[in-house]
Amino acid sequence: MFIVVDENDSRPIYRQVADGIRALIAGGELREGVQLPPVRQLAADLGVNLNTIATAYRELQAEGLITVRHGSGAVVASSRAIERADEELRRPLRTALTQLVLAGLARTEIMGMVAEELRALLKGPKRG
Amino acid sequence: MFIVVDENDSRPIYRQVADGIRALIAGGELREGVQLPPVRQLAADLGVNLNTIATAYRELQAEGLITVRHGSGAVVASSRAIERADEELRRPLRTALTQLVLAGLARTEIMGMVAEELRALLKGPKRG
DNA sequence: GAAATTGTATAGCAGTAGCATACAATTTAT
DNA sequence: ATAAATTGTATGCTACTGCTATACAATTTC
Repeated sequence: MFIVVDENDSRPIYRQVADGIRALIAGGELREGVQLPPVRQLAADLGVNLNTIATAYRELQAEGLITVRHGSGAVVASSRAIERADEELRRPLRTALTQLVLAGLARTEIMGMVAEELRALLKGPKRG
Repeated sequence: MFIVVDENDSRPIYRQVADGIRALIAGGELREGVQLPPVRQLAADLGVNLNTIATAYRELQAEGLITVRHGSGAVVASSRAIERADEELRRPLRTALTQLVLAGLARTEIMGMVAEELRALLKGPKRG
């Protein structure tokens, strides 16, 4: 699949997978009704245990983004629910911005920093 | 002190403390040479174990932001080293922005989202 | 209805966070 | 000097978490 696990990333694997799928849903690459890969297949692709993927699926199900059914698999949920993916994506941004505000940075300083980081990100993205 | 631990925060306590002190240094509230509170005092203030604070201090020392000495305490390091606090502050922002980029959001969308979140943050900050 | 496919539950191991308590270095007061 | 107080450090323990291997259960396919 279209997901990468990075062992330098401090997030646990199951969360990296969940975040990755959430991003795919929020970005429109995975639309309502689309079937997700079986836990065994995705686990094999990423070289991890099937339970690790199952945990990621359960996390997404708890958020209402997918529907998981025993025997038939996982499916992207209704587009009504998908709107929440945007909200989920905002959370880490909010946390990061809160830290900067608490550090005493002014709004303009923060916006400048964001623009700067964004420029660097969009300029030279890592090639898988 | 001027630091809060939030049990709803997923970060471990020692990291919340380290992040908090780092923010104070980066924001200029704690300047070079200033003495940090003894581990026991800060631990008592926050209602945690002294080793938890000691771990936070060690993390900051590893980053070169403070100097810890057995018997005399912890002191904010040279302003040369302090410049790195800015870099440490940027890291979570960078992670959050990377997620948004991977989700397929355009630069302008992200900037808009940031401005929006920032407005909400600066408008109604939580009062202690 | 048997076989294949898919998710779920259980059990175990390793690492981490936090705590209580004891130890060691430095400073302060005698 | 040296005893006492202050400060950081080390040890040992418990609970929890992330990950794995393996067994179990539901659904679909033939």
